[in-house]
Amino acid sequence: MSELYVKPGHLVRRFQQIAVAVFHAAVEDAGYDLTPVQYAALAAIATNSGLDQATLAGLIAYDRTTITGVVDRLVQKGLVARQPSARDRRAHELQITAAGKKTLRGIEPAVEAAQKSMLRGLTTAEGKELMRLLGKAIDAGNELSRAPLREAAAAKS
Amino acid sequence: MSELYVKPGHLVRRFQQIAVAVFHAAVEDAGYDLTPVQYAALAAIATNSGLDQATLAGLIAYDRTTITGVVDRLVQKGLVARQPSARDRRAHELQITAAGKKTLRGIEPAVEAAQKSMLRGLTTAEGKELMRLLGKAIDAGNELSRAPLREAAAAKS
DNA sequence: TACTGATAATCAGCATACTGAGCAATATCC
DNA sequence: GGATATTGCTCAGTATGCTGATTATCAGTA
Repeated sequence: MSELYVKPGHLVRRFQQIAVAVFHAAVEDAGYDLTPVQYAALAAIATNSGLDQATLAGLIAYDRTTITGVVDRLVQKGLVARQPSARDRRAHELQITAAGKKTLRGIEPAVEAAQKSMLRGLTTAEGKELMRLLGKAIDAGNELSRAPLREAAAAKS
Repeated sequence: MSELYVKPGHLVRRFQQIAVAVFHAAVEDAGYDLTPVQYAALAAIATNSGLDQATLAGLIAYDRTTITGVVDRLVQKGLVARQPSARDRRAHELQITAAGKKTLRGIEPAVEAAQKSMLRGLTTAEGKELMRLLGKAIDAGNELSRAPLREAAAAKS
């Protein structure tokens, strides 16, 4: 396995690189200015209104430190509102704004198109299989990164 | 496809995140301090001695701008030597140093172990299939990123 | 040879990602 | 109830990655 080109680490990095480029291109074509990270955060906030930043980080598997800056930029763009929590004065509750909802609705087709586009070259069956294998590998390695995926405390029964 | 968890973009990001964490852990355990990017660059320089930075970027599919900083750090660690090219006064030729060769030899087992570890949870067959699918998707999307993979001008016949 | 276009490298600037440290507030245990 | 541990958030610092611009050099051509 000494050749770089057959190492899983290299292959994932490349695919991720392409995925991000495809995402940016599709979103920009649609007239929006959101990064993949910002989109994921915005979508998660829309679905789990009032959540705090730590919960948000767990839901989309981001590092807590990174979330601070991402939310900063979403707030600055007027898509998200951040206010101190009544329950826990350490926490900030996040809510999507009307502008945020509008952006989210408008950007959805571009996001879907990007997801399809990054699988170009694969048949439908291959694309599904790729996602299944990625999901399986991720499940096994979830705890290995500093930012593992966590379910929302109150979101599931 | 509205759920984040079934989007290829999200899955790749997660897997990459885990892959990098696994790499760092394995390399650190072995007593080395090299990032995945630095390792890939070092290995490419070892194999293609005297190459310039643009060629290096193409070989490992990095952005040229990023390479500058990566090589800076490799030079600072004493693993790579950078000197002006005689053929082209714009270019810098890169060579691995004795320390670089020693590091590369010593780090190899940890890198191999990391590659295996990031596929934990998959059977051998599944691991191979994942790599095949990633490779196929990457081939189809190579030109979509700013840093596509390029073969070395003189490396292949 | 002068002009034009392309190329190698770097820089400024922005946005992830991470480590490690710190502060404030909450939870827990005795 | 008070010490202790934990948690939510932020910050400083480092390393990718990218966009866009600039400088120096090279290559091809009129």
